[in-house]
Amino acid sequence: MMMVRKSKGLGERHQKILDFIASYQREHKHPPSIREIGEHCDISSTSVVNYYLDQLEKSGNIERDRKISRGVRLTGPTPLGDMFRVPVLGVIQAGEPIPVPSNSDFNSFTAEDSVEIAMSLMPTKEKGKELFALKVQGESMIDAMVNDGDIVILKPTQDARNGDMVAVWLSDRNETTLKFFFKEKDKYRLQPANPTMSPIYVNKNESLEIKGKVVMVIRKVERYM
Amino acid sequence: MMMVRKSKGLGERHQKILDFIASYQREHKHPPSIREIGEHCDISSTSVVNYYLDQLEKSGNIERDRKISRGVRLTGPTPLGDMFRVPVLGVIQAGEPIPVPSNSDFNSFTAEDSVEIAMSLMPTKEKGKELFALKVQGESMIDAMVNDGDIVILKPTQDARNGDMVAVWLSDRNETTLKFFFKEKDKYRLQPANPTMSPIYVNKNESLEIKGKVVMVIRKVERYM
DNA sequence: CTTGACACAGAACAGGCGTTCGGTTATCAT
DNA sequence: ATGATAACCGAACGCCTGTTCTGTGTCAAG
Repeated sequence: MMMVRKSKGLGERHQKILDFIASYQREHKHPPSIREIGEHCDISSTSVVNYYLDQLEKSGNIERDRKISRGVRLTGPTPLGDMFRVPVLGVIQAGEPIPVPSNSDFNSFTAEDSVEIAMSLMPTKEKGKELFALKVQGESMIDAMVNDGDIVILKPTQDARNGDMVAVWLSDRNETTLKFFFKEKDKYRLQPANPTMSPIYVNKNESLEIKGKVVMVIRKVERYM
Repeated sequence: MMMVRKSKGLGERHQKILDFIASYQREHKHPPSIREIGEHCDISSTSVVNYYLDQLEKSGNIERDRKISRGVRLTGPTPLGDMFRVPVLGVIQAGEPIPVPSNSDFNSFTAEDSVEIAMSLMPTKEKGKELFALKVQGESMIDAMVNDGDIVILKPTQDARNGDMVAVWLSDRNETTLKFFFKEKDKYRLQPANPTMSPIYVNKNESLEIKGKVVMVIRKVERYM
């Protein structure tokens, strides 16, 4: 009988168990039992599996809900995938106002149209907040580096800090636009994301309604034609 | 004792169980047991929980791995979130070649740097394929509507069909670029995504190395400055 | 009123499953 | 050699859990 003594870190056996838990979770949507781990990793005794599991827990690779069946789970950034749903409230285009999330229907699970975002993708601690998404219609947002069909994810807010990318409704111009927001002495500067393009200025007496702050843009490149 | 008789569809009790399974799964990373469902949904008997679970299974709301502990799971488009990891192999910028996924290190779980994508976000059946991601460095891709800091997700391929957005290495020009690809009579047309910009043409005798097809672009709008 | 479906309770059975404990073998420093 | 330690094995204990069976109260149709 061969027994390899690993100096430090994860041995081959540890890695095999980790991989098995991951693939099992992926396939079955629930964690494996100790005995199942043993079978697939060529470990004949449940105590040995427990032995390794203890080590993996100490080293922080897994977490365990003791005493309960199938209470093993991988740790790491997002082991099996923390994600949340963002309701798609409508479309955003130059000529029309922005649909605002007036009603409190952020119930992600009942929203008929929604997009799923991995927690790990979200910018710093915007996680879990009330967000909504809009689908870009038309090519009027190209100066914001946003194309037709893109999905913009917004955080509803009325005010913005300098540097935020915001969705604004300029009622004087009857126009919706996505721009970086800067407050200057006596006017607002709306800076396009495309560095080659020039900013537009809005006097403070003109109406400027900030509808939300852009958190993320997702483009599915399906096909051009 | 009040017993509400629901005509069709999901009753209040069904919905409560569904919600509980979702929240429990979210919190514990593994499904609840029948008894746990009962406790939190004010059902005193395990048989009644089983009774409802049978109905929810028949109506397609849940799936069950019979005989095994905590074998309940929600169905639906992506109940708890099917996602996969895409390794970030490096950066893409105009002046440098594209890092190709030569070695078969698509082992998503060992990749130190990776992004997680929800299955539901992926374009038609690109799912589960070998994909890799690159982080855009610099503003040289703005004509492709891709900004500094954006993450592009690619499918490795050598050839492209007309209309695909591809990452190409033009060795004659010593340049990497993202363009829509079109094969014409005696040359290739590389069309920028930005409709206001003009295409560039590459003769068929010039070298044009397609490194991958762009599947998705993700932009985290953190902050401008 | 009877019948049958539906919604529910409670108990019991059997197997699943985590845990623990007593042993065994191999490697290594003393 | 020898004791310490790491890497195992097997079995047993006992709670956890899914399943099933019997029984009860309600409601609507016949």
